[in-house]
Amino acid sequence: MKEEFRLDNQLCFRLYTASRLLTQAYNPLLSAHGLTYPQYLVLLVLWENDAQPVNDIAKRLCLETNTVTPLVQRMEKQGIVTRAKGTNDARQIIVSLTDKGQQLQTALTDVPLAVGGAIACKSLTPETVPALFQTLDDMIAQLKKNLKRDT
Amino acid sequence: MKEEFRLDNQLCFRLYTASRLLTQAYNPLLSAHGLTYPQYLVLLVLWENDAQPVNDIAKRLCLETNTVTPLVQRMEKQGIVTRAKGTNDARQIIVSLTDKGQQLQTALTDVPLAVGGAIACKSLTPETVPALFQTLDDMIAQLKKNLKRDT
DNA sequence: GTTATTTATATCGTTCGCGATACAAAAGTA
DNA sequence: TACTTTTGTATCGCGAACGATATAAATAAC
Repeated sequence: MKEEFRLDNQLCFRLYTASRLLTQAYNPLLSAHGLTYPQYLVLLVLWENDAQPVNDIAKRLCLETNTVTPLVQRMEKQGIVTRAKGTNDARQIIVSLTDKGQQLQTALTDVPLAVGGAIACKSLTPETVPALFQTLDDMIAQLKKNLKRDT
Repeated sequence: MKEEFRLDNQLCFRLYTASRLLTQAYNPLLSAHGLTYPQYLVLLVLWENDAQPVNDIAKRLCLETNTVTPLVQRMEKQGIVTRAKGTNDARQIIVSLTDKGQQLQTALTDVPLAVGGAIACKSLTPETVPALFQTLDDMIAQLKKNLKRDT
């Protein structure tokens, strides 16, 4: 049995598990407001910059538009966002927050702190987190470059 | 705009993105053999210990059995594993590798190295990886504890 | 100005991932 | 033994993710 095949040596499995479990920690907090985690991410993007085309949202979240389109359509049905044809470019669909979407920012104020509590452990300190962020950002940049190259 | 809502301050988004992109790096290598990444994870588990009940596989991968059951059913259809009723406990379904499943280990020998190449970056060195693994393992353990508690 | 190419979004099909639920086998209890 | 509870697996439904494909609008090429 090759050492590289051991599950305990897999970086990807760790990321995959950490990502899923951390998302699960968000779930009760978000579903109380009828949201899923990817929908919450779209909200984060729009709270930073309202009225963006689908493509910009997808790029910001490193998702394909065929993932974001139905996601945003569901959010439109819930009255969280509106979708309108772009004026400059008629191909674009501009996604904007409704009042309800804006107000969710207030309703979800406690979410970051609550999730922070669920994840708090001795390996995550103000000293270690920046290095962790740096490593993940570096990995993500590297993967983006390599994945794009194969297209 | 609260600082905690900024996408660039989100650990979960980084993990989510890194996990997805790294899985995408596996994809061409795995799909060449008709496999998906979660199916590859099941293989890793069975290569370590053949003939395990669905529940043990699910626990090892931190997945629910209702995720693993259809996953393994698809692998059975492909002739990679067999599913047989347990002898001690008639409720269990024991999942075992077929010859084809065993041989995939040889066919996929180069996968870990190839993925390692796609992810190689200056933040991932023999010095930093152990700390990264430790942090992720610590986070995962913490999340498991907290998620279980809410049940 | 017409044609070819690219770009932005959408639709379709398949696989995950998981909450909710169902059901039979096993274990515990009266 | 009869009854209750727990456990292992499966089914159902829904929301991601994403490859493949379609379509219209914008851009480039000629």
